[in-house]
Amino acid sequence: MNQLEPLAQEDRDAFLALPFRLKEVEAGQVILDEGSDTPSCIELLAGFTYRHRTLRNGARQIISVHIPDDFPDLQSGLLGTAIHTLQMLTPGRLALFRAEDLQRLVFERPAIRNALWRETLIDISICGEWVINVGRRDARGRIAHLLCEFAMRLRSAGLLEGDSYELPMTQDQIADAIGLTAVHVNRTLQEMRRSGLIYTERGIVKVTNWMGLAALGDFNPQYLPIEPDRG
Amino acid sequence: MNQLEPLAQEDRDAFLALPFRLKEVEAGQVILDEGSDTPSCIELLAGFTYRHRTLRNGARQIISVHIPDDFPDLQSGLLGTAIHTLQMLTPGRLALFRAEDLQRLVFERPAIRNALWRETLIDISICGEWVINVGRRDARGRIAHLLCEFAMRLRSAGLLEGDSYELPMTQDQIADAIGLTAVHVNRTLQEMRRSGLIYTERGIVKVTNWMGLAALGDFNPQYLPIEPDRG
DNA sequence: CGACTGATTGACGGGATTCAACAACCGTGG
DNA sequence: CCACGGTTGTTGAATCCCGTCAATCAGTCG
Repeated sequence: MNQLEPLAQEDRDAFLALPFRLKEVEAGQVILDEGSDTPSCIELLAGFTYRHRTLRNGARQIISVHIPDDFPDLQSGLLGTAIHTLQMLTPGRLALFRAEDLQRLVFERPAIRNALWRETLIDISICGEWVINVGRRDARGRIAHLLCEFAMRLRSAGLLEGDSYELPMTQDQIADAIGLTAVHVNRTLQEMRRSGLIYTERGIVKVTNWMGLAALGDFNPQYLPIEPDRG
Repeated sequence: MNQLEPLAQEDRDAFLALPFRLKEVEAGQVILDEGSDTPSCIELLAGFTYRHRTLRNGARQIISVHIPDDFPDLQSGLLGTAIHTLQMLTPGRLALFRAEDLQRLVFERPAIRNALWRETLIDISICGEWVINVGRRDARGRIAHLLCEFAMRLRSAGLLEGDSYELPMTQDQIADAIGLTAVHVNRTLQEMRRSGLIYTERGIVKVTNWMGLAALGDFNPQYLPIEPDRG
């Protein structure tokens, strides 16, 4: 969520005046490794990232997916150590801030503190929704909810036009995000296509029945504190 | 997590000088209803709470459990609306602060801001761990992980002595916390008792094999930024 | 064209759910 | 003191959603 937008010009300028390092990254590139120290805070300028962890039994769970303008990992940036792996879903561009600089800015500018804190609170909201998704919905519901959430977030970021968008995830990754296997995701997606809910083609998702998809996923966008409609 | 402890005396005093309302509450009492406005921030002084939501299909998912000294719902307190129901697990005592007072204090005292922000970040860590738990572990692993997490948090709060503690949850509630049914939780607990991992009796959980339990739950306490040992 | 990654399909097995009934425990009140 | 209703815990049988394994197909790229 780009919470910096509603800031006063002065605050925006102060933020943009921070020294940072630009970094172009490829798809699949690991940004932060689980357990590594993280002296810097990251803003995602372009592309998509995801945070995940692999258990000893080999199973992997994706904890969150980030879209442009998100801060994918304020947590480890401020706690000091990464507890998840942060990786690129697509090629992209990052801005790396030194944690101490950000700390100082946050100290000096309450508006920025509020914006970042708010961003953090939204992260919790989304994470809680993922717990619900993985814990209490069946395969169709989980996928439907994921697709709805992604659409909403993209829309609020101005990255969604019409009723289709690019979901840059393989079925393997979708499976790891919703706690299923790729095989079952595949079958479920087929079923949803047959039902006329969605249409997919090479990473492009087209929602052909919004009401039906939202109903299937029991989707209530209230947890995304975002202006109700803009598209 | 009581992150206020390491604060300077001056900051502690400022916090404690805030006007607040004390509230004694019974077990099962609803503190905050999903969708309601929340003008106040809550600190849990005694007892346990949990945050949960019920889906349209009737399934319920518990998103988090809170122990004394936690702020169970900074999120809705600061975002303005509750997206989950907050309810007492046991009888307890709450301190209700006006959100604006807390905001002001946070503005005036960077140390308190840091403490609360840190608390928020820990909440995210735990929430992410729950996603992993519910998404990628089998029944035994989920229960084991839940028990380990609870023990660690209680220990860091000074509420754990020896190898047993009170887990104030029914099997129904445990099931809703880890995305299973009460029936399956029951059978799995029996299996774990037979394996000699734990011993349970009326809400009291006694861990008889810490290593085994941690291994079963693939538990790595790193996500709880807590001093490694104190007991 | 081969090598690779990702999507698709089929057969089979298993962990978890469902439904139902029953037992154990609790505080309450006659 | 015991009957009582309500909650929680326990058990069994049948079912099903999803996982596993493995093979095949499709698209991309050097």
